[in-house]
Amino acid sequence: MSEMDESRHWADVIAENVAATREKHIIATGITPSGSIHIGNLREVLTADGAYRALCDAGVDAELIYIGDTFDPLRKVYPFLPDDYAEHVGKPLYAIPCPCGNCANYAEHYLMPFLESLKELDIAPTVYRAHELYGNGDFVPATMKALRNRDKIAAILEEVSKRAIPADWSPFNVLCESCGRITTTQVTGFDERRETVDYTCDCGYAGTVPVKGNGKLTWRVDWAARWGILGVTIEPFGKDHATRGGSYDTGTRISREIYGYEPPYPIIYEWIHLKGKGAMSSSTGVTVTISDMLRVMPPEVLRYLIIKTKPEKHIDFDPSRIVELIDEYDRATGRARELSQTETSLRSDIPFTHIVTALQIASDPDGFQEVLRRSGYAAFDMESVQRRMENALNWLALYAPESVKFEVQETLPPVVESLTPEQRRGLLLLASGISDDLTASDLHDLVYEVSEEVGISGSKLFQAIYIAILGKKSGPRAGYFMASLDREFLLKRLREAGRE
RNA sequence: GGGCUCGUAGCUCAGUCAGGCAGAGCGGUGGGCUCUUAACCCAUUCGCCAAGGGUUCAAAUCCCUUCGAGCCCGCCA
Repeated sequence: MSEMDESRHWADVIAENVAATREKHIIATGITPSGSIHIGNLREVLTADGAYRALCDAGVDAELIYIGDTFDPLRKVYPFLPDDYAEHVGKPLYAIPCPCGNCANYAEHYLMPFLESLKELDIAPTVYRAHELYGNGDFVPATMKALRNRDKIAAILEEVSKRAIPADWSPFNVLCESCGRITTTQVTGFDERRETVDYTCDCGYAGTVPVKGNGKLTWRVDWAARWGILGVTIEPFGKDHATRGGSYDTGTRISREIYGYEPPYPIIYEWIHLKGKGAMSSSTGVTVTISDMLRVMPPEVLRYLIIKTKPEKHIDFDPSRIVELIDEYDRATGRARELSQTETSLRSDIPFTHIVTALQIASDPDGFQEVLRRSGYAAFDMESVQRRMENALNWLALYAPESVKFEVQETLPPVVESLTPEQRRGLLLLASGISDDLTASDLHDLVYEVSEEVGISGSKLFQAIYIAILGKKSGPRAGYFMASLDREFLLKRLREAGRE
């Protein structure tokens, strides 16, 4: 890459800031799988992956990890859930049945498609599930320490977050053996030697259970404990955690003062907004999932969308402008593009815009290839074209603005009535001038010649052509457009429209 | 109320940490053998750097104030 005063990519800046501080870096990400994991969530993972790759490129030993917060409770019956999920509110996500009935549990239902998408995006973190970490006993020492230091932690929380901590507060939430909820229990005591806790539950149950696997630390304590347990040195998180007195502030103090561990280097990132719909949120259902996006753009472009923007800038994402995004990616040469590559990244021989056009002319896959050939693309890599063709099809169906859509009319459109005699003469003349050996640009030239001959402006004749073929006044570049149509059809249509 | 981020060309944004002639891409415009119409190539245009003040030889950049936008502070990234 050329250096000079070319500005460095944010990921490289992070790598540089952090490289010398430790031998090895562990970059952590974590998402609660309480609903569809959307491209807003993807920003967390992709921000981490950007930093990870930058570190690797700088020759630093690094590892990317992802923790699925499967032990978190279901907070409420989200709008996308059936009403009978009310009975599961308060239970940990791994212990709730899957909404579709085909997955191991509720958490997996949302986690699996997400992890699949990560593969496509060429992000390969070590994956942990919180309930397994707790089940393995990995959190036991940290939990015992938290229970012993309950008062000290409570004081930190009160001081930093300015919240009043209730007298019966405990850093540990027990999973009730009777009702299966984790939000309704109170810790009443603990046994240091046996590593057990005593608890009561709102359901009326009371008991004693081993710390191991039977509950989890509350969020703010859990986060700090996790840093030390997994050796986290870098972590991106949303700005909600970054607010003064927020969980990063309390986590920092708890990590240093209770666990004796230096908190990770923070990467604070902004939200992704869906154009016209506001911030994305799994709980409200304003969501575009990652797999939704991968249907309309290649993975490397989705990476590019997020990686090109500095984490602290918010992204306005407009699905109707994906063509521009893909074009931008194709042209890009800088570090952002480099960091966006995936294993399966394919060079594109044909501009996406043209694929969108060709696709609307052709009626089937064979016809599509024929159209490409007719419009002058003799040799192209079918695999890359194939993939983009699928993207384009989905995009046209789901997000494309009306202005780029058109349909070659099977029969003569009624609007040809509006054509002037000169326009009609032009069309007839055009038809008689078209021979088999004309290329796309010859055709384009011909339009201008004809327009002069009949004494109308080029634009009038172009409009006549579009009206005759598409039934509307504008369309794709006329010469190339006409060249890509079946020649016989084109001639027949021009003559029909040119007739009285 | 407390706090965070952002405001630079018509659009999307670099550049601000470490002050040194305002940048890129897209769009627009003009060309590409008489050719504005969603491919492609070349060239080119575009600015009260949100506003006001301060520091400085020098400010988009540092400091203060104001305005505007978005957001966070009850486990939504």
